[in-house]
Amino acid sequence: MSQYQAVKGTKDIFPEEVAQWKYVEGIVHTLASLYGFSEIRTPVFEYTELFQRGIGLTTDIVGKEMFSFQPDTKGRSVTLRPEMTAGVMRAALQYNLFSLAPVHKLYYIGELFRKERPQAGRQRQFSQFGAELLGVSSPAAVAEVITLMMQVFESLGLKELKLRINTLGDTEDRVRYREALQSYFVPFYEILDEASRERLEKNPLRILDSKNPVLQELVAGAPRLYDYLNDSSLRDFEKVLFYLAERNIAYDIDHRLVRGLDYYSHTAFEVTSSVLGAQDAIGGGGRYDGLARELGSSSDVPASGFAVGMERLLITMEKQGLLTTINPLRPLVYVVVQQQELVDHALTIAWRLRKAGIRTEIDLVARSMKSQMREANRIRASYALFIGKTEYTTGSYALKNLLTSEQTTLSLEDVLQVLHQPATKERINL
RNA sequence: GUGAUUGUAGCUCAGUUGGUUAGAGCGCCAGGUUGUGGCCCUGGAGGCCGGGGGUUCGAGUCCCCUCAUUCACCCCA
Repeated sequence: MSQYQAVKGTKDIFPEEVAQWKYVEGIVHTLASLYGFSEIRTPVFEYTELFQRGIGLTTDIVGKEMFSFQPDTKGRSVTLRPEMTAGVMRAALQYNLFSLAPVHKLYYIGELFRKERPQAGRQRQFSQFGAELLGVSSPAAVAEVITLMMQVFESLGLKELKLRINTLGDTEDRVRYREALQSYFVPFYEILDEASRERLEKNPLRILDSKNPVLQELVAGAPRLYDYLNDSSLRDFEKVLFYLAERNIAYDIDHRLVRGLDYYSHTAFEVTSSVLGAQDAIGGGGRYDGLARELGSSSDVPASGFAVGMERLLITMEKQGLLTTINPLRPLVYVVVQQQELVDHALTIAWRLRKAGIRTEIDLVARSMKSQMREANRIRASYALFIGKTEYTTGSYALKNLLTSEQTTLSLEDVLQVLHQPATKERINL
């Protein structure tokens, strides 16, 4: 075991896996732009207050999961971003995007950091892609982001995902519901676990989220937010459901879906994967009309968005056998040197092939010809090009098709021509 | 932060009630063809058995501590 290993909760992504990441990212870029979203890249760290304000002081993320530090001895505390939305909203407000146009549609792919104990599907550094639809307050907007998210899943071929959806109502609804919940739970104070007792004061909605089996019965009997919604909140939610039905997006209404971030209002949703284990949320999001005000905006900037965990997405794809067909690019031709004194000539040939746009590999550690051929086979090159005395003097090179074992002697120009034929470009995997 | 789990070769793992120079498969390197891969055969390199301390004549095996891993809780992607 080497002395140094990657920091707890982080991992290295090696070339084979990078090919898978690029594939998924490609789909995200394509579909996001199909839906009219443009990419934004914000800094990986922000002033700590941004997250405290934006995500909420009562959340676990802000309470105990942030990587915070001070870049300068007397400087302000900064924090590695634990989520994306606050940073995107900050950027939009800072540059006053809404003076240019009332609506902005932004998407992102980026790394996030949360100081949690790692486990299956959870790391301290992880990646999300997501989209934010800023400046519209409507069921159509939420439906828009949900639809985009679901189309990404569909395009990737994911199966057995479950979309759960709920409404949290507007601020007034929640104030009334909050009171109702508190008066329901207070008589059972003795039964509640420590975490729930704390939430009773700060954020009673979160008690509904508890997985504590002891509380299940109690939670099941709690009043439903749904019964406290005013007419316009109800109509809003029903409209969202209508859009989903219209687009053949299956969903389950889950009245207990609350989600951990304080800024949600009205629609909240979450997608889970049945193959993931304990951390089964693959994506989620909702509407957060109050966030901009929370960040000091003088005008309302209603918004909707979603975020999807890249690692969990890839784990799900892996388990569903959706990654086996994605392979990194293999070299097309392997230049084999037959006498060591011809190495320099071979390097020149390799360079010429590469200049001509042909993926070329060549041995750099003076290995035997047998080894070079084994290497060519190992990395699945399609062709071997032999550089020997005969070739050097005649200018004709032996080109061997490694799949069919056919070998022909050609001038370098003819070699280039053969290698440029599209039909010969990819070797079929054996 | 809490609980449990596992640390032996690059990888996956053996290693008997503590007993000589710690093994296998795969991978890697070389050779079997002095100019030709895959399959096969032969050989080789590579381990302070996670680290520290203790018990013992003797520890990979037992005890303690520590570090790390994994899974779960909490919560989330």
